[in-house]
Amino acid sequence: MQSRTPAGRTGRPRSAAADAAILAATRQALVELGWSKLTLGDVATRAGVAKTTLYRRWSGKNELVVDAVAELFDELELPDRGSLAADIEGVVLQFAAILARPEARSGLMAVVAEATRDDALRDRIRASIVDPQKDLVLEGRARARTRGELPPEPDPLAVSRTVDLIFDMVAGAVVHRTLVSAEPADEEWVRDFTRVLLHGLTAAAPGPSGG
Amino acid sequence: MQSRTPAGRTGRPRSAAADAAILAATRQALVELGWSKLTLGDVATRAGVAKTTLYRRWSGKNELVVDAVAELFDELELPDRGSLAADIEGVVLQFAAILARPEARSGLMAVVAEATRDDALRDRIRASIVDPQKDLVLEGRARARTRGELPPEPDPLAVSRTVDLIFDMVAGAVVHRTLVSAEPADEEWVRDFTRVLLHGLTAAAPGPSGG
DNA sequence: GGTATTACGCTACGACTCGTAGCGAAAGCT
DNA sequence: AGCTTTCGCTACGAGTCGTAGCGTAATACC
Repeated sequence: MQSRTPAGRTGRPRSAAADAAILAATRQALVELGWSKLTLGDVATRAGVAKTTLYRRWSGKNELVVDAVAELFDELELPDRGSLAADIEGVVLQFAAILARPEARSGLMAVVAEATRDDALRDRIRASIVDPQKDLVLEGRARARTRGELPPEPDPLAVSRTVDLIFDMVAGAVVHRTLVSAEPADEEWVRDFTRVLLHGLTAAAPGPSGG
Repeated sequence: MQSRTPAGRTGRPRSAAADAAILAATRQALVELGWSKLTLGDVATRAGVAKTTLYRRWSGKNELVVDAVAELFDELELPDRGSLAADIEGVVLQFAAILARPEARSGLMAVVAEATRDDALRDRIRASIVDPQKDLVLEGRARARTRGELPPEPDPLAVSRTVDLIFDMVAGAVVHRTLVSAEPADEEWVRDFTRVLLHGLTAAAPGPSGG
């Protein structure tokens, strides 16, 4: 957040309640109106603040929505479920549940689209949304290495490459399934996905409802 | 295209040249302005047509951009490169090359974002962009089955599920790599990706520059 | 308690885009 | 020819944008 009050600062501090109200109002407007019809004036009205207050804190619609959507991903966790497959299935289901919410669906893709022409916006997305997710990949990978479920990777550069690859494969597949194919990433899909991710397409598939 | 002249139709026919000019102008505007700053008035001026002509053919910005972007994916092909791995690497590189173009980057994600709240738009995207890509997956899969590279799948329902899964994994990973991570899906990345897709994470990784 | 400094709510503003209506002219079919 | 549809052009009300200006509220420092 850029609204943190600097240490040696005088004058009236910014209202933290207003920040929360604005972000909540933004999410509500995303649900009801979607990205394209969301206006900052409307968000201000919903939040009970003046439009000028909104412009004093965020430079525009893009930055505001990034912050509003980023909060949705704060709940992502990676509890230890005993095996790499179970860990992956658990976090993917969490991720899918977030993407199933309309405020995430309509907001996330839109800001990513805008970020293709705005480096500062892309950095903001990376810092507040992407990097925390990638940390989960690192954590899960380290845990699996401890369990001996993954082969050792000698080259440290290759480790970085692999983590990036896994991240793009996991997040990309869930996002594509949810937003492009518009099908639910339910438990059955997540099981199939995890099996392919761990063992590949060339491995034989188990029965259709094999538990 | 909805502008096809019906069979038994009288009067002045619609200019096919105008269609092409408008779609080309739309892509040019996407490159120079991006999605959010693209206006239909500007596109009309670039194309050398009246703004009203544009509104007579497309109901809005979303539909126009879908058609303009869809043409970019017409060039996708799946030449037989001898093995499933080579086929995948080839088509993924093609896909990545298209996504590297700015008119695809800024346009595609934006219309997908809009489609989360517009069923008709999602159907349009599916028909003109997604389904043709999925056909490539079907083709490559059938080819691999003929070669004996993939295990047989007895349940026909499971086949459909697997094709959908592969499609989401391939397209999702490339899109996420290109647009979210903002890193190039180059030959090295595609090699790593294909290896994981076919053999899974649990398989040992070859050397960093192993051919 | 007084004062400086900043945030806030409110109003108003010019600039821009939207999507549509209406008109006369052009281009094809029978 | 006559009919039908498209095209280019102009104009329009409605809505949003982002900012400026003002008086007031809330905090830090003396």
